[in-house]
Amino acid sequence: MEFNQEKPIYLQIVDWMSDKILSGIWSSDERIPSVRDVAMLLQVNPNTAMRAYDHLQNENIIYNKRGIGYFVEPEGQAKIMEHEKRRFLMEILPDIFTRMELLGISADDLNEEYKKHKTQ
Amino acid sequence: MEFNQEKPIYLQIVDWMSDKILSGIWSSDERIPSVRDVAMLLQVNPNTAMRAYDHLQNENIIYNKRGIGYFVEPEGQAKIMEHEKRRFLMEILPDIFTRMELLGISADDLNEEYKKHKTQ
Amino acid sequence: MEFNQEKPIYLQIVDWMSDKILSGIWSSDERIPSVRDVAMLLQVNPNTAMRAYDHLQNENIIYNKRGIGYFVEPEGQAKIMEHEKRRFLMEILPDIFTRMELLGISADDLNEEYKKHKTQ
Amino acid sequence: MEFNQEKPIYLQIVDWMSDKILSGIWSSDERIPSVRDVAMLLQVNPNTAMRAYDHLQNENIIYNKRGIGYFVEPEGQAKIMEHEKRRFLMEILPDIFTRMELLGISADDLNEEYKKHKTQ
DNA sequence: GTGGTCTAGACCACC
DNA sequence: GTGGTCTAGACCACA
Repeated sequence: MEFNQEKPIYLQIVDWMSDKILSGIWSSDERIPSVRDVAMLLQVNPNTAMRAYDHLQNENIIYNKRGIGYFVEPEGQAKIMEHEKRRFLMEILPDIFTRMELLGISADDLNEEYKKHKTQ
Repeated sequence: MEFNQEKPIYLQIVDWMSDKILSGIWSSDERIPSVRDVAMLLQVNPNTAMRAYDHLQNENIIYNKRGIGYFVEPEGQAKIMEHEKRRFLMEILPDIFTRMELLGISADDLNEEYKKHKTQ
Repeated sequence: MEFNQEKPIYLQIVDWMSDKILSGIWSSDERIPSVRDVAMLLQVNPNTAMRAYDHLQNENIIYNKRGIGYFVEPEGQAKIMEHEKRRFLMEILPDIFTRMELLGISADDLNEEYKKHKTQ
Repeated sequence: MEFNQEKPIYLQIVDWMSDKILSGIWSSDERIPSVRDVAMLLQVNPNTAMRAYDHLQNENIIYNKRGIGYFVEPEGQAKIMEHEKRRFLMEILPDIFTRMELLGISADDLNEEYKKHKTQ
């Protein structure tokens, strides 16, 4: 996995894990890979991986059984979905639209780009 | 002005200034407000404002006349426009689309949001 | 049985067993449930239950007859009682009192809470 | 400062800082000592001190101004007070009372101990 | 100067 | 085996 320079690695791991849960690869009450395994897989220090787990636990998306490992919270997927959806609609999209106007990109252009994206 | 927690303040100032130029409020070869004025207006440390000016100068969007002030490069607006447009289409949009799919947001939803945004 | 997140499970089992002995449910020289039974009852790993038994044996509160099971030491109840009483008065109460002062809880409040507790 | 063996150091630092705020030594919107200073003062690694700050920021008890330092949230003191008070009354006291009964300590004994504590 | 992130490596408690 | 904490030391971005 390649990491972006601008964003902390542990947050990129959070995103990566969120995607796993969101897409159902890791499902409710299922045990997810151990901190060490993720660290090895992504080639980062275990502490860094641990921070991602910490973060997700604080947001009640995963939980821990001591000595056993981490598990996806029953409502974890829904929680991420809702959270991300709201953020997308309320924060990201308005920015995008404002930017489109400044750059002279129309709704039609947008739709066309979307079609392109889908056929790729 | 309120600053986002995650993005460096000086980059948010860069964005704010870019908007001014892009929208024509600050036009070619026009003198823009002094570093100190911007710092006061936005309530930030002058060093922080200075960094924004530095950044824009490095990208050849503004230039400096010593002892007088900063000015918009003749092609500043076009430069931003082109640069931003490419970045928007190549980097930002694809991300947005991928995310939409993950969150179950359709093209129709997108268009509807756009209409909402325009009527606001 | 529900376990507290912060305290090791085996110590919570120790507390639970101590209560049994202290309240006389398990009395002197009486055979107590097997490690396996406790593990099943409390839904924990047998190793974890075993650790609790170990701990109590080290404190001479229970003893083991090989092949037969664990028993309460003749003076087990008294031993716990004395040990706990000293700890309670010397270590726990002072802490509680200091905290009460910081939180603005008076002796009267304390007594009232105690009455509430007893009537429950 | 001496640290307890059983509790993580960073949580003991959290307690120590909470006390400072609760007792008004650090008040609303006041800048608190830098992470490094606390680390030096308490003779711990800066990372460990940092964890305490992180924790308190997550609980909205302190906030950060980038490049400047950490400050006490306007409602920080009240927040700790309320949180701790509830925890004390709902979680800690009932335990204490149950234990008192098992140990044969009466309300009168309790009051007497409290008097002793106050005269010390 | 401030905080923030990351690595490397260690040690420990717990299951 | 699991996670959790801690240290030491480095580097960086930000104000």
